[in-house]
Amino acid sequence: MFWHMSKPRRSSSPKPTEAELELLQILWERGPSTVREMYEALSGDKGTGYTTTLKILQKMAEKGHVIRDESERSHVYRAAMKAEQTQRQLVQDLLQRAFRGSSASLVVAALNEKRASATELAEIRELLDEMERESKT
Amino acid sequence: MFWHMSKPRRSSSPKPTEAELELLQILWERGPSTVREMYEALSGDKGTGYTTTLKILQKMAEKGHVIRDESERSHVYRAAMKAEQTQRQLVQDLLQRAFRGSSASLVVAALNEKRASATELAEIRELLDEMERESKT
DNA sequence: GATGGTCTACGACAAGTGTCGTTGACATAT
DNA sequence: ATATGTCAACGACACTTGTCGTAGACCATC
Repeated sequence: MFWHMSKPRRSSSPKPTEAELELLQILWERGPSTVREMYEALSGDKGTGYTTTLKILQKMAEKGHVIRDESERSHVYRAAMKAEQTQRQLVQDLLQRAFRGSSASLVVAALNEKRASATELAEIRELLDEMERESKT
Repeated sequence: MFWHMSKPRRSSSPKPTEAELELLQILWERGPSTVREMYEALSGDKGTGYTTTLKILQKMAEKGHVIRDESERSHVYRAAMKAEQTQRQLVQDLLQRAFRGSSASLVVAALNEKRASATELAEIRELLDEMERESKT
């Protein structure tokens, strides 16, 4: 019989891995791109080969993290989700896994980690005001 | 020769994995604990076996994420770092990998993700004031 | 139409992770 | 003192991830 299958095989969107996230960031910045374009976009940072980038993108297409347009010889990839959606998902995950769901702790950690600019601080203040206004209803 | 070693083998603290973080959270809540205690603390949530928990803790001891007291027959484990330190490290990592270093974006995502309580919002406001005061120096 | 470049696809591989079974040491109760 | 239970250690295993090499399709240009 077949218990020890343990992992229920998560079908939908199982959180992008490290390398996948790196490629997603490039797609979010550049918009739809070919493998070569992405490869060159990161070849400064990493010493990794062309086929590596290709393979990861193929995996991502299977998983549904990116969408592939095969109409041209050089396939064009685009991110399946907007940056904000994926970021939300990642924050949600970290919140659960490391902060027991306390978003305030996470915010404090983030602000302590890297000092935000004055405009950014103002933006956050704005958001706080808005939230308090809403909660008063 | 030895390039293609790629990963520079991070010796100190290579970011706790999923299962490791789960155990760390238990240690942070309960304080120093035995394997059995931790196993029972999560056996509600997961269907995972005792030896699994043991093995992961042994790996964590090797990596230095936990410190093991072997003076009793049932070894007692305690977290090597405070929750805040590890959380900071994780936030730093996510910041780089998914938010291009913009802590403001992360804060916005966190607050949108899960509405914080009024007291928590006040706490954040406090922190903002403090940061602005400092930056005026 | 042969040559060289560019692309996708496929397979291999090492390392890491999570999972468990088994074993041998030790303790406890009968 | 024998049987029962608990514990740490070790090895095995499947699966994922990141990495690459090679092969086969396609397209130039000579």
